[in-house]
Amino acid sequence: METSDAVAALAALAQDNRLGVYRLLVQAGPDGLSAGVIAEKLDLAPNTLTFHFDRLRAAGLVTVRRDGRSMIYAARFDTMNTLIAYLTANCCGGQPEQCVPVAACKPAAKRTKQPAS
Amino acid sequence: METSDAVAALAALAQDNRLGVYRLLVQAGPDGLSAGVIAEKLDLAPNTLTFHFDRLRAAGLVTVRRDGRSMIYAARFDTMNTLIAYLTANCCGGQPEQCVPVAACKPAAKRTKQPAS
DNA sequence: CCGATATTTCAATAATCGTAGAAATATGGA
DNA sequence: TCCATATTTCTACGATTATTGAAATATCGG
Repeated sequence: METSDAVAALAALAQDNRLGVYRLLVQAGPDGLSAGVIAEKLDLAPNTLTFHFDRLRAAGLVTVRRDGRSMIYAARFDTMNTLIAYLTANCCGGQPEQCVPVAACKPAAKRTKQPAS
Repeated sequence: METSDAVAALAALAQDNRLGVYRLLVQAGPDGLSAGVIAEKLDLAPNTLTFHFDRLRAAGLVTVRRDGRSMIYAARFDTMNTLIAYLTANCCGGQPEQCVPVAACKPAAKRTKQPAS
């Protein structure tokens, strides 16, 4: 991942409404959500939402497909995971015991403490 | 983590120079780097760098301490890990097999163990 | 104290961003 | 075809952002 790609992805997420849209799509999973459903959930004007979708899509964070009159947007998990890898690349000069690692993309419900192995 | 905190962190990282600063600090680990060293590595004017440090610090992404005439900045890994958790919260509605998880803060790809000293 | 080094503060400016309104485009159904 | 629904395009505007230059502050060594 290039620096410019990472900046684009981060900038796309660095806004209240877009971050809200993205998180909804992350939770929705590969099936995605229609623009209309998102507009209603977040109480956003359709044209404003189009503006934000464009930025998310330009950053590679979402995909879009048409379904009848609706546009269905879905999160691109590969981009998120690449971005996380970029941000934490060569963490602590390769001695990661200095910074606690976290697992991305884990479920919310089954959040039990991992026993030390 | 509140949405506004996540937006602040993402906005702080969503800029070429700041992302460069942050990644240097991630790689430097807890010891951090002085403002002067970073200014030289990234070829940035000192006052411009101060502006960017302020934003990173306001977002909770770095800490700063004085060492003589130098200011030493260091990455805050807890914030990064919290941010990643926020972005991927309840991924795929709790069925994460649909999106490949990644481990944040892992060592560089090719690393040998520290020689005992 | 003085001079040098390291960094910050302040003020000004061009560029970019988020939102809203009005109009346009695309699809589906009667 | 006509109409309703769903979303996009275009235009404009206030707000925020990154950078620069000049001056100020803090620390160290002599």
